[in-house]
Amino acid sequence: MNKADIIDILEEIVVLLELKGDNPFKIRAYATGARVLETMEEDLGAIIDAGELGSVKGIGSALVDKIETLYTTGELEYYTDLRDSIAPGLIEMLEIPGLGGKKVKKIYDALGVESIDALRAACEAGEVAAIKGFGKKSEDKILSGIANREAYAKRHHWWTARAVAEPILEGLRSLPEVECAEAAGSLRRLRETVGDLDFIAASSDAQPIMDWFVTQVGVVEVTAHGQTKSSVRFEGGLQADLRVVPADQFPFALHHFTGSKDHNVAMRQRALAKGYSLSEWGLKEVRSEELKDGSEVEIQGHGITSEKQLFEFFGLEEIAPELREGLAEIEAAESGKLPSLIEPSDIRGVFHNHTTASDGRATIEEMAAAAEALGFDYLGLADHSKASFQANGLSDERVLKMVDAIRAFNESGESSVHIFSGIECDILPDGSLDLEDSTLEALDYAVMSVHSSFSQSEQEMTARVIRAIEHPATMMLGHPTGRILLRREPYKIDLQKIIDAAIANRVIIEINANPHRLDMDWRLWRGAAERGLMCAINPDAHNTQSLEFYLAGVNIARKGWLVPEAVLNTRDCAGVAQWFAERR
DNA sequence: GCCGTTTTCGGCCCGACTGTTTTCAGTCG
Repeated sequence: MNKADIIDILEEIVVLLELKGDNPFKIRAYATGARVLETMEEDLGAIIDAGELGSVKGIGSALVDKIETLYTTGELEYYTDLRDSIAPGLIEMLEIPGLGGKKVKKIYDALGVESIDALRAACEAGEVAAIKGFGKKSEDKILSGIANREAYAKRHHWWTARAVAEPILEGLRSLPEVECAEAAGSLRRLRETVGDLDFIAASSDAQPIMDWFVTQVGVVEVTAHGQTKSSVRFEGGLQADLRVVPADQFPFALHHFTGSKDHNVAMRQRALAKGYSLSEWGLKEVRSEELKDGSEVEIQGHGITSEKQLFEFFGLEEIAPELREGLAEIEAAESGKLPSLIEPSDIRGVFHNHTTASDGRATIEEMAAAAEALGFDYLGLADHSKASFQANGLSDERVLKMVDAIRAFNESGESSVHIFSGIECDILPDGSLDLEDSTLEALDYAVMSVHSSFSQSEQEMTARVIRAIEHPATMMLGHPTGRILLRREPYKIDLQKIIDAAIANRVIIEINANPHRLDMDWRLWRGAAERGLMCAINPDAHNTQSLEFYLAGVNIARKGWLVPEAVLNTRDCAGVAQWFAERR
């Protein structure tokens, strides 16, 4: 059994143990184990063969046994017994807001309810309200949760979440009671998708801010309306929390609610090691004698007025929010090894974009004008090749005509933006390319992408893409997993092998900056760039507005610890032309 | 179930809000 399947099983064990009401720390241990496997870059089989799994932090003897059993046999009695002891419908019930393992178990024990349908019927019959610890309000909340289950469980693309958050944030900042306000959470960490919005505001007068917040346009439900926290749900299911804190607590609250959870755990552990308890409210000195006699120690701000000072207090460089994922950023900040991340202003142009020649909506002239308005020096146009029939892909003959059209445009002096002529050439199912070598040679550069036969085995797909990477005309690999966020899973492919092949053949892998793709994933970039992989940020724009997607690509590059030197788009026009020329 | 500069037991990040209760458990982030 491979690593991904083992992670799935560990995560399922977590849910099953929650439903059994097992020891929460034991549950956390399984969750930690799954996360450790997930972030482990080395090959699991190699670690097991070397007998080193037990020395990985977070994996103890019990997990070593279970993981090794799963790896070698694909089965685990502990897991199957656990699974067989719990009705599958109970797992679904956890998706209902306000229902956790303990309440689901209580309902099941009292009423024998083991499906969402049965739960709805029990609520409608008033049976749930009769259970000790539940009441009419719980019942109504469960019914509304069932009715809106799909919308509530949904995550949202960062780009759309930001569009909802921006007017709220501007509104907050314009309120007279608000000293400062910020959006926190996964939105601030620039995650590819966002579950809900978190706003933090500093003020000494919370009530009017809370009242303003819960009455905003688009709010369909108020789920909390307290002194320090309010929660609302917008049309479409996006939930938003607002927390109002005194100004001296603002940096602590902002840091806490920016997260991630893993980052916070690591920061608190670091604080404890230095004798402080860190919370969203401030710092508390921890002295063992005082803890023993139960006396309270006052929470203090220690003069900290910004996140930067908070990090400095613990001997750390300021860690950008997008790096706070609990992936060794604290260790890097401690030793001064945080990267000087790429900035949007470093981007001089973009490479993978479409025109009316294939399935784009804008002409060469219109795309160039839009690129000029964004301040770009150059623009790469890479329309589809003929195998992408549905996208009006270009034949060899039409590609050559496009090359001529682009040359004419550049020579016309119409624009300050230089156009590089490219192509998004299909990688055919056997790994061969969709255009003649002579056609590819007539272009400035070529992006190769998979658009068909997504269901090949991992072996076939990996071999297919590596064959394309090894073709001398290949300069960039487009959206390497084909994923569509929240809609289509990535196709099966061994990305570590793809990265190795790309490095060996001096092929760039793109960050497809379309907010629905963001592929290759940020989690892989840090390790890949350290090994020498070069990146290009490619908006894959099909109209003029979508060129702006490059900003989402920069977000992902930053999450992937990339510095300007690792990204082709930071070079000037001559530098890019030189890079293309050297690759020929 | 994991871990150890208080190391084989005892703690594990910490607090607000809700709904139920009448002092607190459960959920959430």
